[in-house]
Amino acid sequence: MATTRPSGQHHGDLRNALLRAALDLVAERGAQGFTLAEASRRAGVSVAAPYKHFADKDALLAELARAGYERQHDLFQAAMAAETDPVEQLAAFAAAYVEFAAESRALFEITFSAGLAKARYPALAEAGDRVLSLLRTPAAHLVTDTAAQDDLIHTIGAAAYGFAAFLTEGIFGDPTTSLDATTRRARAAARKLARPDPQA
Amino acid sequence: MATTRPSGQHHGDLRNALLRAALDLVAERGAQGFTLAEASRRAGVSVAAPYKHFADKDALLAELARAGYERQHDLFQAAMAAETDPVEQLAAFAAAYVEFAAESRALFEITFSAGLAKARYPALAEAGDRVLSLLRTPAAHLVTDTAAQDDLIHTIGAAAYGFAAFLTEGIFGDPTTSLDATTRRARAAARKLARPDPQA
DNA sequence: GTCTATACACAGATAGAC
DNA sequence: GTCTATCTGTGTATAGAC
Repeated sequence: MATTRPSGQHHGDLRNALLRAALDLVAERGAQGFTLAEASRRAGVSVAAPYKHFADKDALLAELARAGYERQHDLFQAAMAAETDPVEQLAAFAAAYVEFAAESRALFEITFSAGLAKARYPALAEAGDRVLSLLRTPAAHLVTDTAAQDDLIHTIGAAAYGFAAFLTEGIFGDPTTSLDATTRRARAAARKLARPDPQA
Repeated sequence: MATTRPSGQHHGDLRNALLRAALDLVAERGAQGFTLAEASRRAGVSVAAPYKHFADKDALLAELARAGYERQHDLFQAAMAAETDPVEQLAAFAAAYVEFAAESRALFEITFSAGLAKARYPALAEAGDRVLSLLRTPAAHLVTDTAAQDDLIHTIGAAAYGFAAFLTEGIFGDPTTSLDATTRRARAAARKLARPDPQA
């Protein structure tokens, strides 16, 4: 049987245990407060053990970021699929982004700050691009010019991020109690920003 | 004469030298990358010297944040004073916030992440409140309900922050070359968000 | 007001045993 | 795959001399 642990093989899946511990740590102390040593302690292994699963500290964080982008992709895709009007699709994205930030504070923080590391981890850049590309279709329905589409995508993205960041930083008050109001505000703001300019 | 330095009194103003060194450090490595030890090295003093000027590391950061809020207040007040229409005043604020972030990356980062420390440093909370209060007047010209004013202020603030953060994180490309386009976008976005809802 | 010296804690990473 | 042991680097902060 494989249920016995001859000591020296504590985990069936240390890799995932470390990823989960790291996520908790980031949620508690922020992305910078994460250390491989502390994650090891929480997973119940020595500080040397992680190096059999990750090249170094950054590699573990990059893997978390990649998973975060994939989760975003699935969530946003589902939220947008529930709408047919392109303006409402972009509004749904903004609301979903705020919800993601509230529900997965750590992943939200890691994915945003992972921009710098994209050069070293191609899989990361690709996963991030897939998320952004979700906005392309609705944007194309609203404006024809490619530059104008980029403009719209960036505007919606920046606004959604602003709401998400204010929420998680507690600027709107306690994050759990202000979540509903914030998603509503983000959705309303995205609508105004995506709607064809009334006086242009 | 006071021009000689009897060794043991290197600086006429070590306090300010440390603040400046800290600012450079944050600009290079982020708010978390700042250390008192490195700031001391750059100022050319021992690691013990700062403790005659600041209680600890956090006190130095809090002082920087306070100065950052004051700078914001002056900049935003001036930008808004150039406009008379309340919608344009809020738009001017958003543009000025993006410019501040680009021009003072370190202060931008410190002031935003300083939220947590406000409890320990009352002067900080006060300086931050003064900045936010600048938006109250134009908001009051646009909506009567206090809750609606808060809503508007938060919406404009979140959107402006989103543009500023995307710019400094390089999401729009190189920050220096994309600054102009970003201030324009932030201004346009704030206008749409502040304008009375066309179908409400 | 600044220095030297020091105590203390903690991180990242590797070598070699099992 | 995991452990123990270790090296190395770095930061915070204090004590006491000048």
